Amino acid sequence: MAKTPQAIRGTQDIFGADAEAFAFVVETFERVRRLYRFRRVEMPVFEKTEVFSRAIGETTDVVSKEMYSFDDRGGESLTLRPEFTAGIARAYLSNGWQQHAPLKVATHGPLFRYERPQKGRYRQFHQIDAEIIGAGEPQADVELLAMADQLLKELGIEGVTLHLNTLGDGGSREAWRAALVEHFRAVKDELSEDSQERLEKNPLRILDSKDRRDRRFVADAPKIDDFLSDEARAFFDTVTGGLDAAGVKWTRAESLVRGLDYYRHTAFEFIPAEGSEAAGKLGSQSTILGGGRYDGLMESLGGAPTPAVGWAAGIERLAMLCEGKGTEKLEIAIAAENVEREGDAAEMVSIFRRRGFNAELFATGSPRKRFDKARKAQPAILISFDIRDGQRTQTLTVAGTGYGREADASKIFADRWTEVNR
RNA sequence: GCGAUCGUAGCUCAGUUGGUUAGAGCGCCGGUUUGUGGUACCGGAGGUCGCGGGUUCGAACCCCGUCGAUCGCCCCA
Repeated sequence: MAKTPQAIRGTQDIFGADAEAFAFVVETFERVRRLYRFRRVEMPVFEKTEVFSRAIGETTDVVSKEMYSFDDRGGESLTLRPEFTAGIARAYLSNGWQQHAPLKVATHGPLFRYERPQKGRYRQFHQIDAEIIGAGEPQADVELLAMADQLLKELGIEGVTLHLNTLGDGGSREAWRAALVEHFRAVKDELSEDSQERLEKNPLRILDSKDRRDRRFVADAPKIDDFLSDEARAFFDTVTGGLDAAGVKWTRAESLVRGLDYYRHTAFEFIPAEGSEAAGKLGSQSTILGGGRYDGLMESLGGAPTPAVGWAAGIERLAMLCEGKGTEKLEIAIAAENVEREGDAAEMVSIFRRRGFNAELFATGSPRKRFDKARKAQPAILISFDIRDGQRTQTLTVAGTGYGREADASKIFADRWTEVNR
């Protein structure tokens, strides 16, 4: 016997209730995205490596050690997309989508990151994504966040709060960064090993270190608010005011920074409240939706300065919070308890399906056990075809209670079989 | 990349200080029973105990390696 190959580490074969919850997330996203008039885009799954290395930043973990890169037959370095934003930005520039600005787009699909798999984290994972490109006004941030908030509500996800911060404009961010480096360099030897390295590569990240050795120095670290320009402050105030007006609850998270180089101004994450049911289901992967403004990104790809905001959310993580959703109850189960009635049963099931009912036929295996099999499928209505004492019989049993289409279903059945026995 | 735990039937698992032919429940297939009914019983298929090596008279069990899974660190969705 030939050996069955294994799936690639960190990939998933999603099936059953998990797959239904996954589809529920995507379908809900598609519906909400239309409400906000975001246009659907389909993007390549791979790009030239430089699209990501230039847009995301060479020093980030994503680029420096998590990309699936390979040379194609022409010797060009290509990379399986680790995120959507860089590819969308590239498409915006190379297709002249400036003519549509401000452009609201949404997409979803697989992303790839070479990481150690764990709960809520995979090497091939899936995101939903929304971007507003060519809009520099804070109202764009508000609209984008309102959509995210409504999406989570329509998914029925509870106990998740919007953590909001501003990184200021380019000048503010640099000044703050410099002050942070100075602050932490003074106590460098007392920081954790990880943070000593962060000091050089990404000092902002020290702020959300979990290490106790770092926490002491984080408390009195310089605050972004002290470095904000008047414009940056006004921008953030407009965003928060707009969220309040839109009824979106948020909380200020001064130490929230995003890992990628391109973020400016607004940065945000939706995170489950500590100790909540949602937090328990997610394990240590707490962020379910994150994003921000990336006004500098287009320039890094050689385009004109173009303001933009966007977010992405992990479908798997959202689906973990939507357990059991998306699975539809079986409406009609039809059992052929006698081989000679299989034709009638098959006809009945197709009638129901054409009338818009989901229906399943039980006409295989031992005829005596088909009724029990049908019942185990827990249908709202169970129809049985049989022959008893030489008489053909067909019965309709309402198995569940509170089934809204019971009358319709009964009528469809009665229209075909005017007598129960004949 | 680092750390911890774990790999036995399709699924969930048991398997004594190492000792005959590795078990159960569920599921699947067949039969009987019941006959407006989620019944009960009988039988069957299905495992080179993740893979490779070692220790031993003898390994599912002990040791090493490897692959995979899970959880955590890092980072992120």
